[in-house]
Amino acid sequence: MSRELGKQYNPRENEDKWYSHWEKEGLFSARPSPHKPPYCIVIPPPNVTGILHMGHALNDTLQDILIRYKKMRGFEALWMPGTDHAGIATQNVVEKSLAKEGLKRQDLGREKFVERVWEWRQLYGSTIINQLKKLGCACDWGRTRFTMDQEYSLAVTEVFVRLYEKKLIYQGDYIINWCPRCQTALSDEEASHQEIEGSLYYLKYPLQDAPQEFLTVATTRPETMLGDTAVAVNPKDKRYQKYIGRYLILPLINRPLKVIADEMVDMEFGTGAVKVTPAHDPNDYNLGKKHSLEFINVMTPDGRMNEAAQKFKGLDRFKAREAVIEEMKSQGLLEKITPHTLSAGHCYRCNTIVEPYLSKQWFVRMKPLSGPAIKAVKKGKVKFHPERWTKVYLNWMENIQDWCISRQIWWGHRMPVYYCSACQAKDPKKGIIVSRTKPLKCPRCSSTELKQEEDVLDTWFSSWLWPFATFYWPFSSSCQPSAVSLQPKEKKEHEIKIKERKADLKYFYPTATLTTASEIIFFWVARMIMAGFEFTGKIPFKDIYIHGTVRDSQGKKMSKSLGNAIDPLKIISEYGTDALRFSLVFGAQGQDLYLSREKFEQGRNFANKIWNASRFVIMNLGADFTAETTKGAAYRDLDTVNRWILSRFYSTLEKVNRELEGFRFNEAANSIYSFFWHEFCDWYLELVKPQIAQKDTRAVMYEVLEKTLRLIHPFMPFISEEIWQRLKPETGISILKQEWPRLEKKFIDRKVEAEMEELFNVINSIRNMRAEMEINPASQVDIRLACNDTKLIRELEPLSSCIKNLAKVGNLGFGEKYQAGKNQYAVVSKNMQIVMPLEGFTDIQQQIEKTNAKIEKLSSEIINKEKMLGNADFTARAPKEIVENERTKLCGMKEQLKKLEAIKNGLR
RNA sequence: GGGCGAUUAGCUCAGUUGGUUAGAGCGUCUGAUUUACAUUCAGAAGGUCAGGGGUUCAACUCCUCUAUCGCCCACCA
Repeated sequence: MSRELGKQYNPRENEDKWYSHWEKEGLFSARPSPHKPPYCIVIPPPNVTGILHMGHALNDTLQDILIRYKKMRGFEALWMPGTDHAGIATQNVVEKSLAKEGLKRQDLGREKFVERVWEWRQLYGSTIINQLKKLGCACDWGRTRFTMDQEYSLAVTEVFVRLYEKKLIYQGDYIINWCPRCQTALSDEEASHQEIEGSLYYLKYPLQDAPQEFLTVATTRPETMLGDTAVAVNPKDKRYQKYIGRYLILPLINRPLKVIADEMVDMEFGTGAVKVTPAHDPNDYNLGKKHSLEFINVMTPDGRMNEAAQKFKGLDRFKAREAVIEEMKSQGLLEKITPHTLSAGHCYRCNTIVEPYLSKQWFVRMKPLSGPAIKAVKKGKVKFHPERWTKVYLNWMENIQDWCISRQIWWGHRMPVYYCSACQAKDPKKGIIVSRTKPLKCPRCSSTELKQEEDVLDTWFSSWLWPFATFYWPFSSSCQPSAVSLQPKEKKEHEIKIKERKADLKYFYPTATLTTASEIIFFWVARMIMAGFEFTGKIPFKDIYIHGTVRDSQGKKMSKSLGNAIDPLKIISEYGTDALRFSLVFGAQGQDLYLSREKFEQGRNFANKIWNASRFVIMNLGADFTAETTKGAAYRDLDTVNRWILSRFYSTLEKVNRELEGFRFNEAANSIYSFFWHEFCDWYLELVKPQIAQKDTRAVMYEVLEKTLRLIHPFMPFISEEIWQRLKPETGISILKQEWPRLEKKFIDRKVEAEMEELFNVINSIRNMRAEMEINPASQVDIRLACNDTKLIRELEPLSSCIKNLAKVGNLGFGEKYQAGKNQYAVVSKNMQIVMPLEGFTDIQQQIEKTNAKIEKLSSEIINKEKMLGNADFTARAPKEIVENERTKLCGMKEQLKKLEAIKNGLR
């Protein structure tokens, strides 16, 4: 490959090329290896209908960083990819496309509709996968799983049956969250509560035995009054004592309602009297059970009023609300309406307000599952990063509610439940068969009239098995379809396959790290931990990294519906994948991420900087350099500058290691960024320019660049590969196959770093002087450095040429002491005075003022420091080093002050 | 009603267990272009670390209260 580099980095030319190279070389695949420790991440499976958004981009970049980092560190790192069938979401998408043809899913029927969804998946299911490839994800694609795969589905069935057999799954009539648009039940987590501005309606219900008297109730959902079967008051409420046990007449319906007493009624709220609608409110449901009330459902599944609503039948629930109010008003039974904000559940898929609705559903008893999952987190076997999410998790787990898992949709895992109509005819509670395979006949009555349950399972009921079901757990059933008819040879092969799969799970599971967004903790993370314990007896992962929510520059959550989303693919095509990735990671850790297009420029600029620095290095090595060219001499022969950059590299490496191990991605990115740009480029390369032909310098320059590219690689895989391929003097498949640089502490030399600090101070001060004095940038100045610390002078003298080159100095002199003199200008760098002849430069008054300001500031700092050191408590109680440190500091400051004063006098 | 987070330069944010004279990027201003990069380089201006109180020799950092903003959870009709 040619080593010539263009002037600008062009991501488009590189990305696809290197991605297919990695895939071709099999760099992403991982197999159990006796010689390597395992490291595994299972991807949070994106919806099969999904398109890559910034949330994915961030989440998957972080995982890719971990995977590439661990691969380089010598782990057998597996990133398990796949997609989620996303029941409701996918069904909605396909229904929308049907709607374009003027069809509803009912027009097709269940079987045809499900076929359509599979076709849809065939066509679009790989979109998101391809987009992850654009992002550079190092997933082991050969393992790609889908939650509706036949083998995955076997795991779902297995789990359902096991839980049912343990009596942890039950069916029953309860109030659940019903989405009238999707026409299915939702779990509590799927109904997201949002505040809405509503009203509180005060309705007057007349007494049966005294129709002129009324009891007023307050409600936010007046349409549900049609299903009222009681009115409740608090037994302690003096106002209502006399009504308890008497009857009211429900207006519009004329149903007698008993006034019941119950502690749970809040006397403060509304009128203190509550209408009770057991079929449409969870509290009222409980009251209904407790007081044996009638349950009257007044709505149809699509959110309209049913025949129980009598003349309101057919009206949409919100239209019915208006109609009911209108009617009550005309009958003089509406007392008042007051504004009221309430929080209402919204369907997390279509944002429709959910209706608390009484229906027969399937539930998982969660309490028995939560115990081990709570303990594991409390004991630190599973850790959240940042740690604060632990509390959120524990709080939810400790108050866990049963999980409604049945969905009245068609796309999903049909429940392995079969009904025997013969048995059910006798007793509806009987005749339920739960089985791994479809039973041929009823075990009780031998009837063959069996019907499978229509409902499908909640999508999360399959996702919660993801960390082990992706490894083909529970194995046993894998051979099922034709197991009986297998030939001996096939059978043997099959056994080997099973054995391999078991070894695979054993090696990679428990997985190492799970990376996800905080919204998913309840839906997925918590449930995976429970499933892990219940079905494998182990934790599913050790670390959970929760990243921030991606927001726009206004702080709004980025979403398609709000129209504020920045499309990551667009950023990729404009700025390149590496720029996108770097900018995302560069953002805050664990905090929410505010994004704007400008943020990505920073990533692009960094990529370009890497490109050009490398271009410079390659140019100077000569495009035909070899391993011989890049081989350096012994460390002891290196000069300060070269020793310094090695020291800084290894200091940076140490920091980056620590930061990555602690999931502080942004800090790691930051460390690499400032090392590369400000130390390697701004200082080192500038310093060595004059000596670039030296063999040792070339070797060090090469080595540091090559190793830095390895640090960059997990963050910016494409550009690091592209340059590395041109840089390598010997063959190698990929930078990803290189070892993560080993930390060589012997190269970290604080003394060299301190010397160089001093050099930088001097150069900065001279540059500063020149700018202040408006000296022609092209012209050289003569400088004398004055310092009574001869050791310092001895250290700096060999670096004279550096000062001359980087600060444009002609003659550079060293002197022990500064003597105030006319026509001299001087400043104080940390430990020395820098003296410049003043001839020809004007505006001395300004310099005097500046110097005065400095003196003033320094003086007050000295006073503070003296006070501090004068404090007996301080010297007595603070650690010795600190006190000593402060003393030296004070000395230095006093020196500085003296020098400044000398300068001031010199200026006069 | 509970819980969590945020509040540091004009903007976006760093600041690891308390211990230099509080940092970066963007933006602004000044200057630089045959010499790797203007997607650049050099320099400057800009902060009573939201406010009150406390602990400590020492607080941006720990505790407490208050304010503002945001998120999550909860059955208040």
